[in-house]
Amino acid sequence: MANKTRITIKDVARAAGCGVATASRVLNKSGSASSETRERVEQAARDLGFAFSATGRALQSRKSMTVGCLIPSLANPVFAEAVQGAQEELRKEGYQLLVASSNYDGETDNEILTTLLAKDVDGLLVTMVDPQDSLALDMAQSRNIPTCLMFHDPLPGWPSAHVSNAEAAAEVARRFARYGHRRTGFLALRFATSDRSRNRFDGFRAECAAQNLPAPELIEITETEANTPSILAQRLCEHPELTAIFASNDFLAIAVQKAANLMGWHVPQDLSVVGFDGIEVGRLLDRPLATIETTPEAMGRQAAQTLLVGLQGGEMDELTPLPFTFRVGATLSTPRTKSPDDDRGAAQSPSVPPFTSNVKQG
Amino acid sequence: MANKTRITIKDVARAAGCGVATASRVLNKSGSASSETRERVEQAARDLGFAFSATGRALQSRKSMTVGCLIPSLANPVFAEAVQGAQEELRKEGYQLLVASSNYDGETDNEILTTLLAKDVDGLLVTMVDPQDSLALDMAQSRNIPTCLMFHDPLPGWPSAHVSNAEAAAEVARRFARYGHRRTGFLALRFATSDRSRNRFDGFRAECAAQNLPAPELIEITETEANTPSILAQRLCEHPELTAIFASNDFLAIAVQKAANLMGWHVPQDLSVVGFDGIEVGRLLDRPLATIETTPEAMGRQAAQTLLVGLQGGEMDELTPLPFTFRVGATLSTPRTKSPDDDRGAAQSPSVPPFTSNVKQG
DNA sequence: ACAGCAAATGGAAACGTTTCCAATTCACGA
DNA sequence: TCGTGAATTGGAAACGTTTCCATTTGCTGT
Repeated sequence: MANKTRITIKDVARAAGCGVATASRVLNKSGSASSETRERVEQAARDLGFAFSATGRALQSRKSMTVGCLIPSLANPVFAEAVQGAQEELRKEGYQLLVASSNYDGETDNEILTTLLAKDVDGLLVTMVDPQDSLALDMAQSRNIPTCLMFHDPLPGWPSAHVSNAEAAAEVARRFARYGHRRTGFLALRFATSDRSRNRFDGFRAECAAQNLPAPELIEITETEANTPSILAQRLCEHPELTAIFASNDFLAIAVQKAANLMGWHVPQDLSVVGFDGIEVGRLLDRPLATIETTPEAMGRQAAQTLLVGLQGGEMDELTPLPFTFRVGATLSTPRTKSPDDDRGAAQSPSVPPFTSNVKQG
Repeated sequence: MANKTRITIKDVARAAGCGVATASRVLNKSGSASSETRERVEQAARDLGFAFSATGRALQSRKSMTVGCLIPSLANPVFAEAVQGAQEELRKEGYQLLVASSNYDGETDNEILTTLLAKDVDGLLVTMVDPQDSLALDMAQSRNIPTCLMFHDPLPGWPSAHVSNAEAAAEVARRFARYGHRRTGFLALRFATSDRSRNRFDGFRAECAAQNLPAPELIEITETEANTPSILAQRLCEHPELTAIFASNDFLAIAVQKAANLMGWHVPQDLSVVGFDGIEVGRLLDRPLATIETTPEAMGRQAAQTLLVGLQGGEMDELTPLPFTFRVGATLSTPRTKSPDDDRGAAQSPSVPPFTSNVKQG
């Protein structure tokens, strides 16, 4: 019934009564060919429904027109959006994206990279646990495969499309200080496997110091704790002195709100909360989340554009950090004064304009 | 500096002092080889840092160990999660995913499929605008490339991992009826390019009829309208008689809530709202969204598993629809009585247990 | 000591391209 | 009429594998 065998350029050549070289030239519009041969070949190709085999091409040209993309998980919209942006950008230039996710596991990261390299990808877009110490990534480098990181702060050797995690975190510290908070906490998930989270903490801590605040409390929690408000509430209770919490991502910040509700604490009067990423959801909450707003899709695009430069043989420069915005939500206010005053209205925000980072090199 | 040329099996063979055939056999543990040759080859491979070229392999074996995945957009978490699930499942069996998104454009769908086919993918996972009328998809079929749809209701010729859109929509109609709603609306985005949306409407309308409700009002809106609460509010005002709205996805349902708020309508007293998909966000809202809860990741997994059967030469049977759950949120209640009674408390829900579909073939 | 058989081995073809290069044809000016 | 250069053409090699097949080697049992 169905024609099971692939139609190759040989079939086209035979049908057109010419050599494969000629057929190839015609179909690629590369070399010269008489208009009649051209016509015959094109006709034959059409009749047979011929389509090039990218594999054969890749083998001969040593270009797969494929870019490998490694990320922690597509279930996190931040990464999914970045991939979406990158994919759109790359498709314009004819590249396809080979996507794989590691589930935040460093070993899997390397396995995946190895596989991608074996697949002869022309370039790599990477967010991983430990890019600084990955044999597979080194291998890519030694094979001269253009590689661009995403989300990571700049690392020697690779360009990275990113937001300056430390600067953004510092902005949060400044906001806290301006509102009069002193005892603050940093809530982290997967601290060990996320340099982003670590860099945010470092930037936050440094700026707390600069603002003469006490060092922030680092609260590391597990996935389970994050997903169970009652347990998270317990963890928070261990730090009754804190008046403001900076969560290393928005989901965590939302979890904090839920936990706080559970304990009857009012956000932001009893506890201010700020997130990171700026996912759309945060806006939709009845109490919109204050957060650092980033643009993952733009990040993906930027990474892809740089990579394209590399793919065309150009030099890939280090990237300017992307701008971020502090989204003023309703979860950050002045801390409740020591003497409880339940009758006062909602804490009034001092008038502070939203802050956008200058787009300057970090 | 860096070794620029690829290390091939020939290099290994030369280093080990044997023929490439032998090297291939050793490295693949296929044929027989004396233990010393084996040792020499393995040593050489290690020393040289040899890795197979998947391209060479693909060409010779006519298996690319690659699956093409076409979806509307990764920016929609529903699709992103499905891809994530599929990717994990396929990786277990050594397959990689070539991912591309069409931005809900039918023409792009076909272009992408054509490219994927040229890349010699071994299988296809597809969600597209119009699978019933796609030359590229027919081409895949005629080339005997195993293909599994995702999200689409069953279509002759292809298995599809899906939730029965009509049944789920019917459940919404029953809920509305049970609460005493009569004039209902169905809010659709991209109705023309989404058979899923159309099937939901059909199922909804059919069950409304079965429940002796007037036919639901179909309200189609554009992306812009959806994203601008004030405009959406205007559109809703055109239908003051409606007491309940079924939105074809959760984002739309949330948008309706915002628009309602803007007009001073109370949800659910003034307007009940039910969504579709069950994205996590809906739960986090202060007024949790009533919705049909689906499991996109499981859908992706199921699609991948079926595809794997096909890839191993098996017959891909039509798939059992995945179960869905009606999530009882806080956006569905009895309609406000005709005489406004602003003092009554929040409308009480009649006690209705959450409904889970029987997992039966639709 | 020899037939017979299994194990070990490597050459070569094939997969579908592109491209180098040599050969052929053609037109044009001298 | 002939030489010259340009246009056209196709054979063949190369890309990195796997696998068929034939050859060589080493044992076994008699």
